[in-house]
Amino acid sequence: MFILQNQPIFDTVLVSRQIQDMDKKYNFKNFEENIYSFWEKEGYFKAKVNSSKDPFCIILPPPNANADLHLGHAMYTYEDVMIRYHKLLGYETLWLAGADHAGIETQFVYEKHLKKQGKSRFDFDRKTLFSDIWKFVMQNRNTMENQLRKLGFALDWSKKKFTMDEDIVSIVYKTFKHMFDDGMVYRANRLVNYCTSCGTSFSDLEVADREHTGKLYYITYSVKEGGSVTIATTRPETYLGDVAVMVHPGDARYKSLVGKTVLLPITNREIPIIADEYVDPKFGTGAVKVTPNHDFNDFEIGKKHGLSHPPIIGFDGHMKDTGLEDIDGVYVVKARKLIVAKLEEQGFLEKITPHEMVLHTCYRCGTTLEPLPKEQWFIDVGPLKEKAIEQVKNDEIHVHPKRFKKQLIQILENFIDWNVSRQIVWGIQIPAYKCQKKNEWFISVEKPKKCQICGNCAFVQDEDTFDTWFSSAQWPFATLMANCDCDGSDGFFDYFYPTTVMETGYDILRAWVSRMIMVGYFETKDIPFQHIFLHGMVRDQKGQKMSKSKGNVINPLDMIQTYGADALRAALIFGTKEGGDVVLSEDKIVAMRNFCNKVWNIGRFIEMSKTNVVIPAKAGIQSGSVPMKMGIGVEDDISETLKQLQKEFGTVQKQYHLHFKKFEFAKAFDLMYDFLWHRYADYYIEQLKECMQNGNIDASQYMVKVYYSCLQMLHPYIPFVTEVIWKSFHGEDSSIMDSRFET
RNA sequence: GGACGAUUAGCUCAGUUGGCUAGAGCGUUACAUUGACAUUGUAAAGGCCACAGGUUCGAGUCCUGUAUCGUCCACCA
Repeated sequence: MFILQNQPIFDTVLVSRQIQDMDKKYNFKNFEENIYSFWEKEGYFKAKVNSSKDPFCIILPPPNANADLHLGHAMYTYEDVMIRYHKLLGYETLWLAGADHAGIETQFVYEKHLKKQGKSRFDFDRKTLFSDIWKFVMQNRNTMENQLRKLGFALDWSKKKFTMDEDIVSIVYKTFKHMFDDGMVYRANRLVNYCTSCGTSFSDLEVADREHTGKLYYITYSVKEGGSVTIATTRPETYLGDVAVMVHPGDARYKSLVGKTVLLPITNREIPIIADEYVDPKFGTGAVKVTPNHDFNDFEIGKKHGLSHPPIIGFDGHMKDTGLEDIDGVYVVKARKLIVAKLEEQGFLEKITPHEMVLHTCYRCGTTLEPLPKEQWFIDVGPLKEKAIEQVKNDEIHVHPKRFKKQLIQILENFIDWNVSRQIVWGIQIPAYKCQKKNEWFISVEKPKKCQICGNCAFVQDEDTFDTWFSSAQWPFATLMANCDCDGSDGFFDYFYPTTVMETGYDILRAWVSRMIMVGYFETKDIPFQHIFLHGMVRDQKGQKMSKSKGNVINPLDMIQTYGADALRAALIFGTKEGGDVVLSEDKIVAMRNFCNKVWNIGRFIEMSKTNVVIPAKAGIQSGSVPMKMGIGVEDDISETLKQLQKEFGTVQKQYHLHFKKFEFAKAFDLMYDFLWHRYADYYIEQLKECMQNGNIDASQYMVKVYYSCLQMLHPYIPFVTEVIWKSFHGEDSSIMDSRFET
């Protein structure tokens, strides 16, 4: 809520004051809050099944309910633009609000919160921690939702959903069960990216890569049958978990060694020398160690050759079962140093060379991720992605801007099986239960009363929670389903699904959009949305991403407070290219604030000159002109000017709607900016000023008509100021949202 | 290594099927001040549109190549 210093809170009656009282400046602070409550109270955002209208539906990408809004969220202005435009076009519009529990993100934020109090999550039991986070999230959610209101978003709050609402969770469970029943869900002991600091696994998408100059260690293993072989590795500490030394089958240097046995340094454990084409003879020495439990590639090799050895690194990041007493229990980073020293001391270390490599780190805390074997739930995306690729390729789902289509297809093609288990508390607990007698799993949507495998054991539920994206992937259909009558007989779902547009940032094309298509089709046998519109990232004047550490963050709420929501919204769209990154500066917001003021003052001028004329009910140029009293020209000049305006405005209207058809929202806005300010105001008003003020009916009424149209066309972008002006002209009970574009 | 962007005025960016005497915002300069708006108006300065070729009557726009920057993806221990 705005804090108005020493100002009375205006009520809605005062919102539409007489134009005579119109300030010289448009003071958004006097209006925005009241206008929004008026819209909300009068139900302008509420959608319902309306068979006489076509539906237009967008599901809001649910913001994380763990922090304030940032400028990325303000980019959802594009959705508001589409919604409001289609409303004025006569569609039944639904923009469904929601919030995401944002599993790991939220837990991470909360843990930071705890840390400030000198606590950690391990100080709480699961239940307490969960309920504490729940409270934290509910508070944040409320704040976040009010911030969306401040942006003026025409969201249907009556249908808002949270990813952890009971009905949503139930739908998420059903989907998982369907997948399980279809054999697409499997539990496997596989290597996962595990953050020993966060204590959870991640999917491959949550891994951050970091360039790093590391070291390549050359370690010499002695061959039992005589001689030795030197391997090169970046991770010497894992040699204790080796199962083989591997060379290329065509490598002449090692041909004689294949099939022989090597003794691991110090422990003297025996492992075979094997040959596989996977090895690049040019790299290192051409011989490589194979450690299946601690390297993704080695895991595959181990499986292929039937070789295994127990893991030597635990989930706490400490060494274990290495066969060396002084190494067990030591943290990996330290263990590396100890082991290298040992190897060197005993003459096994040939040399160390610098090596450019990529470190896989936790995208949250930066810790180097440890590939560790863990039983997890996986979703086989093979069958899902095929259909999705087809839908995108065949334009069943349209991608805007077009260039992202290729990228999306590539993303889908590269999708690998999805690890959906997370070892964190904050999330939707996986509805998988393990029979204690047979050690088998079953999935149940409802809390099971008895074991569905053996019937009488004390089955246990998996403690893991779903990857946040598993629930997010179902958002379009889940939110609509959860808003249906219990039996779905209201036709709500069928009316709005598939949704019309999915609008989001291009950065989550992979994590979110692609998965929505796959899971959406799986569950509904239909596309989740007809169009994808992607917006760019917000950057500062130097083109850098905004981040707190760089100190270049523009807080959207501060900007709204200072310049008004309309100005911020317009600044995000004006002069940009669809899908391109947006460079935002305070200067630009000021410029847009000035534009809002211009729109306002044109209204003020019209109202002031209107007091001199009587405007007939029906607008339009009439053949019989009222003779002028005086002015800048003769009658012919005036009608000539009006004709010119009519022609020009006709073109503008045509282009405006064409831009919308092509999802070129910025162009439509730029067009209106230019037309209203530099043509309508700077040129036409100046040309017709005197005759309008002197009561020329033709001129006045046509200028008013064009102005009203412009207000409508601008309303999707700057909804507040256009509504305030509209009310001034049409009465306090009226709304521009009730008006329709002329056809 | 693969894919996709970007490169235009001092700065940040538009420029849709080739017709541009290349635009906007901010900044700069000059003039205008009580009647819609100084959160203004009029005017001005400022660009071999990254570079090199090509297609064309004509290229910022299309094609080829190069350079620099950026994003995504795949990555060898």
